[in-house]
Amino acid sequence: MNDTKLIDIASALGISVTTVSKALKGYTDISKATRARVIEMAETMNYMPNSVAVNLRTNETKTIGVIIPATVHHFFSSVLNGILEEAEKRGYLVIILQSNEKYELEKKQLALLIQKRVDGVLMSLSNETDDFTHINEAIRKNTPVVLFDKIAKRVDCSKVVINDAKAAFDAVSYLINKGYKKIAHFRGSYVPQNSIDRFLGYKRALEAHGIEYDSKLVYVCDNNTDFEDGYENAQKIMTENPDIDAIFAITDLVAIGIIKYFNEAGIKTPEQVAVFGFSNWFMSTVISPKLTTIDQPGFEMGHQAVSLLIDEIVDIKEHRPVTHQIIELPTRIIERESTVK
Amino acid sequence: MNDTKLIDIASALGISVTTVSKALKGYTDISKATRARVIEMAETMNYMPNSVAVNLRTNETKTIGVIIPATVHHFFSSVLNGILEEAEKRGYLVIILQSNEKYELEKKQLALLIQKRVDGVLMSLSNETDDFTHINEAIRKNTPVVLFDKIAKRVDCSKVVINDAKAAFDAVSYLINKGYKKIAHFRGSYVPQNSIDRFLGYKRALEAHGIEYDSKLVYVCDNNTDFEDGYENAQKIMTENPDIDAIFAITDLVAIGIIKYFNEAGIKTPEQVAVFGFSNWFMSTVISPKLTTIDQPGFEMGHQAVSLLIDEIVDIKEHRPVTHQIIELPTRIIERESTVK
DNA sequence: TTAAAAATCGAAAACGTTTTCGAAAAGACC
DNA sequence: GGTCTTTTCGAAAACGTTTTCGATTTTTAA
Repeated sequence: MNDTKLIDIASALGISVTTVSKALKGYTDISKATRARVIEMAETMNYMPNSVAVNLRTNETKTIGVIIPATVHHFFSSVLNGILEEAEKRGYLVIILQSNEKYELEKKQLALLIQKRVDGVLMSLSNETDDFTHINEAIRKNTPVVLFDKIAKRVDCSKVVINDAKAAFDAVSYLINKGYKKIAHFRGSYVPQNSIDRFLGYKRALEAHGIEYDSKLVYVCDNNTDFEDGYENAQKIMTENPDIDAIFAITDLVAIGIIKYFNEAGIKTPEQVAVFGFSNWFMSTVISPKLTTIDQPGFEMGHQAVSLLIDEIVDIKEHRPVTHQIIELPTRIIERESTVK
Repeated sequence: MNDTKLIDIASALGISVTTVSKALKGYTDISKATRARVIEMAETMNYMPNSVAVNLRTNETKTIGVIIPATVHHFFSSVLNGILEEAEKRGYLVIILQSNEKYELEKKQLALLIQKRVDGVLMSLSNETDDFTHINEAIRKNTPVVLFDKIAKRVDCSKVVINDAKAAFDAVSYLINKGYKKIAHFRGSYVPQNSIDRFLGYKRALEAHGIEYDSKLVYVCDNNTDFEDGYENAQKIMTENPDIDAIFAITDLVAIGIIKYFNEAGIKTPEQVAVFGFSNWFMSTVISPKLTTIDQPGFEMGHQAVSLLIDEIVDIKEHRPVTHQIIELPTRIIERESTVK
């Protein structure tokens, strides 16, 4: 009910709040004897410092904000786990916000976090975001920002990413080396960097192996909440380009939509058409055939992002020069049934 | 860089901070004229109140804490979405913590949230939790708590739940009515209320339909991170009790493990053994055959829980008597392929 | 013109800490 | 015993608001 405060301990002991505060914080100008008395009294009175008062005085909240573009399903769930674990380890709390892929909301939420005095923010950009002044503004105001996964190359801050272009290149090269010749790509929408990069990786892999790029073989799947998009485009491509023998999908979700349709339409995977996903979501082992995909280390990404952010927070606090790092996490191909005949 | 504060506006205008504060907050004892000047100056100086100072003065943080037992995968992901959406709508921020099904961690995290002065906390209990003094303590200290999904009946607070026993009863009754006769149950561990209730619903449904309960037909699946548990127990039951014709699983995850094994072992679902899940996770439509399950409205649960909590927070603030409510959300059977021959 | 009422503002306390700086007490040394 | 150093403590300011209450000015009423 009534929290005990420093002054309660002080008056119970007949000393000043200053002494109590110092004793609790281990200042050396308090005698062993009184320190012991203070600590004991704090224990018995069940003292817990009022964080808000501490925050005001010290000008730090030990809290970081996280802005995620999409629902916490799938990939972001892993990232969030990594974030929560590392933040807890380093003594920070985490405030989560979802921008639902809306630029305006993302902007508003970032402002809100700054107003709430979070010590730093982690963000993955919305699909709409192509103006970055809100982020630069935050950094200018001394609130460090670390971008992860869906980043903007033009913003000067630390980032943790995978090499989407390389991962896509590897995936498509794998398919080519397996003997697939007419490989389609189900890409994402046009703004997000990783959608662009994966497409570029696809294109370069074709060119690197002497296969001519055909824009008619790329379909856009910009709905990332269910697998309908993959399903419908699979149906479409099989009427428009029935002679393809593989599809490289931008996400596992899209890939699953494809396989769903193939299973229902009696199209054999991978015999007639192979399918390659991206992210290694949990459900990629649930579908039959199990999905070949790219492992995207979400948990590790969350870990690293928090680590980078907190390092920067303390650098700023101690007036050290901040250095921005870009961490590129390795991906690897997980070969399963959907591409091996 | 340097945030503008009340005093900056005040000295720019040659008035006192009191007047500035009042003008911005719409106090009526400030003239229209000065109020307009203040508001304009606040705009041009880009004033944003320091939340920490406000928190200290007003003794509220407009923040709620959420403790979730498991990783944010699957069901809790939906709940979290509901929580975030409703909290944002009502102007509250959300701090997320994961107890990883550990009682000690849950206890520590609750204490941390209280120390951070959150206005209230939402929690779903860990599997280990069978002592509730930490929760009662929080409530006694005037931090309202509302429990959701994994609750404790003995704690006096608002709750939002589904009727696990009834849902399980309905599920098993459905199977019986479909003509299944020897129905096994893959249950969860022994402590959590919903594990107990689902088991009870299973048992009562059998008895209500004149089928003798056989404890040999219930298997324990207490690993809820992957589907290995369901897989292995499916293997086991088919050697120990090969004549069963249906399994009611405590979660979709377990059910998927079962179906995985059946698919690999050539056991036809539902022809030889039907499978019934629980929760209606996303992947229940990914597996083949698609899983019959109970729809558990996670998003709605998050919504209601936040609503209840914030109502209680304002009741406490305005010194109204608080009334605890228990909201029971409806569930329904989602019939898919795994139970219809 | 004057007294009363209304409108407008500001000083100061408060929220609960942390930290600087000076003062008092104790110990060391001759 | 007197001086100097070290140890131990506390007063007070500060963090940036909100809000009470009184003071001053302006308006109204007679």
